[in-house]
Amino acid sequence: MPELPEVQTVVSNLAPKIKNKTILDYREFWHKVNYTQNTSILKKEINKLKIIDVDRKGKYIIIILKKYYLVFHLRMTGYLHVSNKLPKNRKHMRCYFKLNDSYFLIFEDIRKFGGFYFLKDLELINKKIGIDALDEKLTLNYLFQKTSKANRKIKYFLLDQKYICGLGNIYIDEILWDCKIHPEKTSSKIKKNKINELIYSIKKNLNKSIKHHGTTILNFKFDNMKSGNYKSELKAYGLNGTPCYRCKNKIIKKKICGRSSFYCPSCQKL
DNA sequence: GAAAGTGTTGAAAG
DNA sequence: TCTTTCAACACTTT
Repeated sequence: MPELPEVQTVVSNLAPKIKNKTILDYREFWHKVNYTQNTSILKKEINKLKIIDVDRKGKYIIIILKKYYLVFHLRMTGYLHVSNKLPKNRKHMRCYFKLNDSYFLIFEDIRKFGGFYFLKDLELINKKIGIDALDEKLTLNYLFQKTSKANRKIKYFLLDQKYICGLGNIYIDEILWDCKIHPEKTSSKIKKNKINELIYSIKKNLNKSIKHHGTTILNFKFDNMKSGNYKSELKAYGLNGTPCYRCKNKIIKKKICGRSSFYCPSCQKL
């Protein structure tokens, strides 16, 4: 269940395999997989769908076609990959694109939350989400202006993709542990210099995880069973009851913002 | 076996 | 308008 580093891992894996390929056919096995519900247009335009490049914004995978965009979101259990044969177990296969070199771009998804948008431009995506967590446009001035106005727990603020996009439950816990901010601290009460530390922790944690091909807690994989190994680097998430790496007090688990949250009550004070 | 949990998002409710 | 909860779904853990 991927956040920014996992999505980046998928994009890096995908790009060299599908760049400059042409889409020959599309098959759908779950009617909600195309969020835009314009499969008839997609099929009509199928001979125009040459793949130019693959990019990412937040957790969205952007496949740039000659005249269109295919924008995938993996949600919790999506698995987008390329193979020369279809999976043996097709129970969770939601759709595939047949490519001109006899390979398939396959989308599998256990929980059926994931899918794609078939779009003429990226307006719909861009108005939904804010600045990518690794974009250099994520500056102290931008973020402090937003945090100082929002009257909500910092964890909620960071989960909301309209401010910064790409962060999810795991990395938020890791980032907040790293810069010693309590997840329930009201965002408007965090001082400017602390927001600066927050930005530094965001970049540090995400870049480090990308080097490890992301984190696999349950079933994230990016290429034929390969999974990320950042899990061994985690300092807070899933570590309730174990001593904090900094102060040796116990990490606790608490439901915050409706999500399991892990933090050190001694390092991260309210 | 039944109930609660899982890394996301957006619609609905407060 | 802004913040929080819950439903979408299938599988694993308690």
